[in-house]
Amino acid sequence: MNKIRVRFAPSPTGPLHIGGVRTALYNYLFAKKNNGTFILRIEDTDQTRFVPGAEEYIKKSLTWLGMSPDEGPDQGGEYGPYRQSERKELYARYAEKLVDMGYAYYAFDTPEELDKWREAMTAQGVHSPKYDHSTRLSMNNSLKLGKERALEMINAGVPYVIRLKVPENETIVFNDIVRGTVKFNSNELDDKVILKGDGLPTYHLANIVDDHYMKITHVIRGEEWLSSTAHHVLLYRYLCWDDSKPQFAHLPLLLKPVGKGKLSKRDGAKFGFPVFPLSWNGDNPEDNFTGFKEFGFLPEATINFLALLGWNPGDDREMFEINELIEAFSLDKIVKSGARFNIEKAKWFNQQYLLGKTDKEFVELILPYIENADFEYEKESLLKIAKLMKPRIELLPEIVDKAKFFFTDDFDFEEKIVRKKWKSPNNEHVIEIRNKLEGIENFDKKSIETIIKGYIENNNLSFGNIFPLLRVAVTGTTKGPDLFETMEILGKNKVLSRFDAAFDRFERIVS
RNA sequence: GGCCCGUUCGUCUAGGGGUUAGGACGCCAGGUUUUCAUCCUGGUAGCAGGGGUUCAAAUCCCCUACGGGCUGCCA
Repeated sequence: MNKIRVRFAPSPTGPLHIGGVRTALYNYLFAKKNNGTFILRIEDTDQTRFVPGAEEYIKKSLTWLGMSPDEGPDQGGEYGPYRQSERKELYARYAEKLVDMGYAYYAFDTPEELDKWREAMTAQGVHSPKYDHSTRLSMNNSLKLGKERALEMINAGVPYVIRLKVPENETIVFNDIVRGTVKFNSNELDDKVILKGDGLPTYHLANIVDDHYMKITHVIRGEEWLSSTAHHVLLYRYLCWDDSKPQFAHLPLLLKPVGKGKLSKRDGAKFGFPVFPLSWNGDNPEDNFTGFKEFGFLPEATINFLALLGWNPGDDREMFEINELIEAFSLDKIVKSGARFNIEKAKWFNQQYLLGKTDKEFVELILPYIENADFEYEKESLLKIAKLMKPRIELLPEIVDKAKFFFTDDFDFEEKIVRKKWKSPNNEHVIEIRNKLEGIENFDKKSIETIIKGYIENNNLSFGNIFPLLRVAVTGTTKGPDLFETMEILGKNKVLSRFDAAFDRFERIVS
């Protein structure tokens, strides 16, 4: 068997959608699993939709996720160039060849004329007018005009496109790895433009030519391409490339978390979760998107989550590092139906990976957020804080709010609990505890625990009446990590001053 | 509208003629804890509907419904 070669072929029209990321992932996994080659090909044949920076964004995204291509615009390779705009002549040559062989023809209908034509047909009750076997002879093309006349026009500079001449009454059959045998009646297929007026190919031609030249063995792409695969099959046949035709695998689409339709870039803003791997700033404010990375997702969690959205290993395992995914991956376990995008599961994965980090690794992960919040810290206490906070964080940025009290006195108090519990004799006891704490020589968690627990027990007090007040006094909140350890990290002076400030505020709250 | 693809707990999925229809997220309850989180235990909830075929259907076939995609000189 030939060496497996797959490509991820995005067009640089904006940030890479998370569905595209999954397509890239499946291509990558399949390539690595089979000791194959993972190729990045930039499909920039639509100059009107070209967005500067999009290609860079795509590469950065792949890098962040650890899926660097083996061949591509940056890596080079034997089959370059890997940007379609740099391969223009190749496509034109094959388009002409198809015309010569009678499998394609020149068409002179302008976009405006086609618009009007479609409009008129629709007015007559035709639902979706097609440029196909039934209409092509009434259009402005070399089939109707004759080749000679067409050539004259072309020589005279009349703009033209080249369209594929789809045969009549033929069943086009192909096999899809995910869906099995798929059939189309050629009469349903339109005469697709394969070479545009600007001399660049459309997706259909460029794709087939490049896949052939790049020796692609498997085309793994989104389901939105299933319908046009019949055209592609025709192209392979006409170009006499049937022998090297790749196998197809069409992936189910990612759907909106609620409601109808596939996941769109607007859903991110709408539901408050990322639909792009990295943040992106477009020309308009509504084209600004926060990425998985900036939301605080780890790349390994993002990958694990995405991998299981439309694929499963065939057993109950769910946690997969990338190398484990490679090991377990196979195309025949890809699911057929679309998957709703559910961010809750993604968060769970992220937490699992966070839990798996060492305290030191966790420090490195939260450090940027700590610094960005202008928190002051000491290296040693950061490690202790990391240990305490790790199981309490789902997304990295949460560290700022949840660990705030370790770094600054500027936090809010949970007033409700103060109102409820800051009264005699609780308040006198809390003040007494503060004073006992002051007497501790060695302010470590053990001593603190002994003092506090001893006091509560000796006075027959209820933990529920005293502890929340201690907590709120020191951290502002009733939730959080071990109080004794928190106090140790804060240090005696800080703890005492927090108590003193808190007592004043408590009085003001209850009065 | 036409064509193509699909439909198992709320969500992601396993299961492909005989299963108490399994797992995970979420949710709920209990345990652990000074609280929260983690962790542990348990629970909740599903084969879209209708016809066939068969001794037996979630599983095979047909129809309907619903969902998705395509229907551009976009990819």
